[in-house]
Amino acid sequence: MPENVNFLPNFIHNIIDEDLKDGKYADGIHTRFPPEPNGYLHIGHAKSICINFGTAQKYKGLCNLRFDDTNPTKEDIEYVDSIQEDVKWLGFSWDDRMFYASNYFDKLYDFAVELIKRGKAYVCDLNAEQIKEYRGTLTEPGIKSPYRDRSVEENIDLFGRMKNGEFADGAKVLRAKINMASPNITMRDPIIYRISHTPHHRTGEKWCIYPMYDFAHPLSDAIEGITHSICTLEFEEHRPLYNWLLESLGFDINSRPKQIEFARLNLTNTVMSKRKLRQLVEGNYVSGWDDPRMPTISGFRRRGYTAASIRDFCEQIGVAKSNSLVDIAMLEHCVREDLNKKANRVMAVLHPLKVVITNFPADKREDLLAENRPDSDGTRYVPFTREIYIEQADFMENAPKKFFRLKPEGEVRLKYAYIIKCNEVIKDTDGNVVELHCTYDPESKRGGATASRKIKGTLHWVSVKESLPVEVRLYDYLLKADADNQKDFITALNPNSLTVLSECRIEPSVAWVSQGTKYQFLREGYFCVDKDSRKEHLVFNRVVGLRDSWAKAKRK
RNA sequence: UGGGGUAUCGCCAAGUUGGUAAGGCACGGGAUUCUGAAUCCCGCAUUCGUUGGUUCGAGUCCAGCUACCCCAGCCA
Repeated sequence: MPENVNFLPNFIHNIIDEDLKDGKYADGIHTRFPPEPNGYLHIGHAKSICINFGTAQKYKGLCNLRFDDTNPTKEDIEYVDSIQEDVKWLGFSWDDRMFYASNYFDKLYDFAVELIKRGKAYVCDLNAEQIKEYRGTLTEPGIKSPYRDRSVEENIDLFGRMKNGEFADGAKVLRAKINMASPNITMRDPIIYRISHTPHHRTGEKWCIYPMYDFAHPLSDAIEGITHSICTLEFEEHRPLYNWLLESLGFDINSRPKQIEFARLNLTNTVMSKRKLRQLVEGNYVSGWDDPRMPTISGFRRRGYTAASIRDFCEQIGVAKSNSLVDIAMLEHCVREDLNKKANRVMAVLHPLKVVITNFPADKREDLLAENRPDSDGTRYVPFTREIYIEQADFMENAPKKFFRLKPEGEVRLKYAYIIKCNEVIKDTDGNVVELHCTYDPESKRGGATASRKIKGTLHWVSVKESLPVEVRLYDYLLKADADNQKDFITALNPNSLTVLSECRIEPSVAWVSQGTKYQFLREGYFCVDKDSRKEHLVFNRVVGLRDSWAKAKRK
């Protein structure tokens, strides 16, 4: 588990504090993260994971991982692996407490029988359409099912026969007997078991009836001794049912789980629903669930986000009940902050412009000492030669006053190296600048006689001869605007969300990097070695750019 | 005259029993800098959806409005 997390106050912790003060939950706080294995986890799940595991951690309690696998028609084993990987990667551990709702199918069946015995559940023969009709509407009460008053014996018999596969899918359901006139529609005799002759990824052919979420969830929580069942806002009106079930089955009000709801995460420029994410993958708008532009945990991981930065983000945004839309700049700030501390610096030129140092010997190579990070003592050598590349954007022929990079007759410092002066601009027949001829001040290297000359600009560079070719992938938001609520978000996709630069050059120290390694490319941003990267073909993803006050100044 | 929620700075979000509006992001200004990065200062709600009321005093209590979100799957 990640240590030294600073927990900001939130209403859930306030509730727990009150509970503790009242002497409840003396055995400790116990939460659970209950994903349905029907898709990949995204940043919204990360928030839930951090709340659940984080709350347990704060109160020195426990958090279980529980797969909510009560609907075999939608779920698949493929997802249970990725979910475990993602939770682990985020830095949390469920120890030996990984469960499945399907582990409890026998117990759940017994609970259902018990409910029938207590006169609180009945088998209903109405078909789906009829049940819908009988349910009433938002403004009109429902009508009681004609099967509502079957005897306990008949209900037990029928429910057993449902289990034994005597009926077709949809022929019968088991319903809780609550109140068809309740203004809360979930209390109008909700279905708690349905028939589905679908094999389950864990229980195989054993069952042909499956419990509904509303039935399985509170009871699974109770079985596991969960004290605080934290979920999202849309389950708020299910809470009376959650409590009704626990009460009807006799669970002690002082120790049984309490459901608490919080607002799910929304991010600007981001789609968050599983359906839409699936659409992006299946429509080949992205390369897969782990495409670095995807808001999935695997996407962020591949992009180069750190687990610590995502955890920090989840803490910073807070937990509340109001629907909100968090600016993605907040997330970007969190990665920058983390990577600034952790990432070694390296020089790479994304859009190369050749510079010839005319007074530097053609066959000479000088290895210059460079620190890996501003505050570390780790160093490396960077080769300097007569021909180097600088960034095209670092030279301007007709530069404004505030442009303190290279311009004709201007001087600039090369990071870790010398001060150079631009003497000549070489252009092609179309007038494009293709090469610069400069001279260097041999005494201007660090420690040299003229090293402390006041030069405003410092550029990153790379040796033409000694640098390595590298492919760099730049990412922009998948969505141009906040289109999560648009009916057809596909039309809002950003056509420029991916830019592949195949002509980049990088200093040779990086030759043997392994997948997932993160660097700061000096003055450019944070970059991460992609899984496509090979020794003979390096590939980096840009995690996020550096803050750029020059770009801001230019806009004005 | 269905029910359940939520409304505090551009975006998140603290505000315990009423005592006179935290913090982060973003933004603006300055210092510093061999990354126009980082760092460091400074600024950024006389006001808490709205209208009234109670009170010496209300974001916090009361009443009425308004806006937005969720609910009529044999999904979770």
